[in-house]
Amino acid sequence: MAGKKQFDVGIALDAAMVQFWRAGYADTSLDDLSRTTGLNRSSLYSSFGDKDSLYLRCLDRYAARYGNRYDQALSRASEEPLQAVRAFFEVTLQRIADPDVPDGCLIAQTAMAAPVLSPTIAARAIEALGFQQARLRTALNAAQLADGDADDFAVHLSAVNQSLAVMSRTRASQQQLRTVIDISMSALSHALPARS
Amino acid sequence: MAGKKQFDVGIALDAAMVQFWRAGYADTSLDDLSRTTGLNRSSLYSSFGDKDSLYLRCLDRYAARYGNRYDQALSRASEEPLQAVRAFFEVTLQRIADPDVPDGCLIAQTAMAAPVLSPTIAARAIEALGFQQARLRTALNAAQLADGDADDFAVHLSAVNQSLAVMSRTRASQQQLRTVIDISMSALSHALPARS
DNA sequence: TGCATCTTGGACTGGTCAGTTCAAGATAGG
DNA sequence: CCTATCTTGAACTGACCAGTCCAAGATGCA
Repeated sequence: MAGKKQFDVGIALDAAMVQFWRAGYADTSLDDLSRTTGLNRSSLYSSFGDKDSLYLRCLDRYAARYGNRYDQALSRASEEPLQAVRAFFEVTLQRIADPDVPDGCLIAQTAMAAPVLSPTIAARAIEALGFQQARLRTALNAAQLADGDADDFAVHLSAVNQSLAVMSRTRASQQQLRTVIDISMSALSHALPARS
Repeated sequence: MAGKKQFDVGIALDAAMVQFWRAGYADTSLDDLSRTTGLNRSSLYSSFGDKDSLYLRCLDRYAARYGNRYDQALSRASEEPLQAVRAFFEVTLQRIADPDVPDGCLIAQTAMAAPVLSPTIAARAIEALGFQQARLRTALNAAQLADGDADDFAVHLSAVNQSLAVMSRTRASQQQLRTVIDISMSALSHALPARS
């Protein structure tokens, strides 16, 4: 049915995502997006709609990609809770160490800019942070953590995970990030029931 | 010596600081600053220089104001370390609860935007975060925490403090923020020497 | 081959941006 | 009261912004 798209939508979305992730919404112009994706403005608009719509697509793509990895890391929480939570943080550390993507976290960055973003985008970021807490809560419940403790640690650990995003933007060393994590891990190990 | 300034520099700086704090550097135009401070563009430029210079002034003002409060909270760390650290976090919680200033933290926000800010501004934010860690390190050393532990907790606690900035931007409840803090506090209490 | 349909490049629009300029007004010293 | 000096308001500049539009070209089907 007529002319085919001359580009891979997934690759273009990844490029746009990285651009938004590095520079934020306000400091990313359509010319920036056009340059980094290699697409013309017309192609961007016809394929993804306006800037807000494209940002939402990137946010969802980010949440899905890393959400899957977090889920996988936590999947063995019922057998090895400490190792599972450590694997959870390892997802973040690997993302920060990955030279192909920017430092920080697209969702944390979106949350920080919430007051000046469209309500739809802000709500999506808050929703994603809620998912992250739910993910941890489910895993900690499966790990036999007392109900209240599971809720509390889910909130604490997701907050600590976000703090890594801020710190990585200041070029904090991997060692410092591990220090932040280790202290929360030790608190968690005290709250877990003794291994049978 | 001729016409006097018709405004209070401190009040104007506070208004500019709040504006940058709420909306960030990129989403704050000179018209915004002119409106919130009540000053004309000419007055802004003649008194504070360009946008970057004004931002730096606001950043320093913010760091000094809350830095003093953090210092004061930690001042009795050698006698009552846990209460001192709790008072430290209380500074942040009170700031977040204050209806006269935005949620979040100007320094954390600046750090998140570092890649698209002037190197001078980015460096100042990183420096401020370093001061925060040093503040905690000194206090924890005074509290007889082992040397390595003091360093580690200084990094952890300052990171957790930044996580409150992110969470407060998502309208997290005061109770959630306290949960985040409490778990770090319990980890700290385990590391402190028994009270004599 | 011929045609209908989709993609693409580039020009264009109205608006906003940071920063400059300058004349008019206010002030204080003499 | 006069004048030199500073402050202030408003207009202006060139650049960049998001979003629109359309003609030219590519494609697949009959």
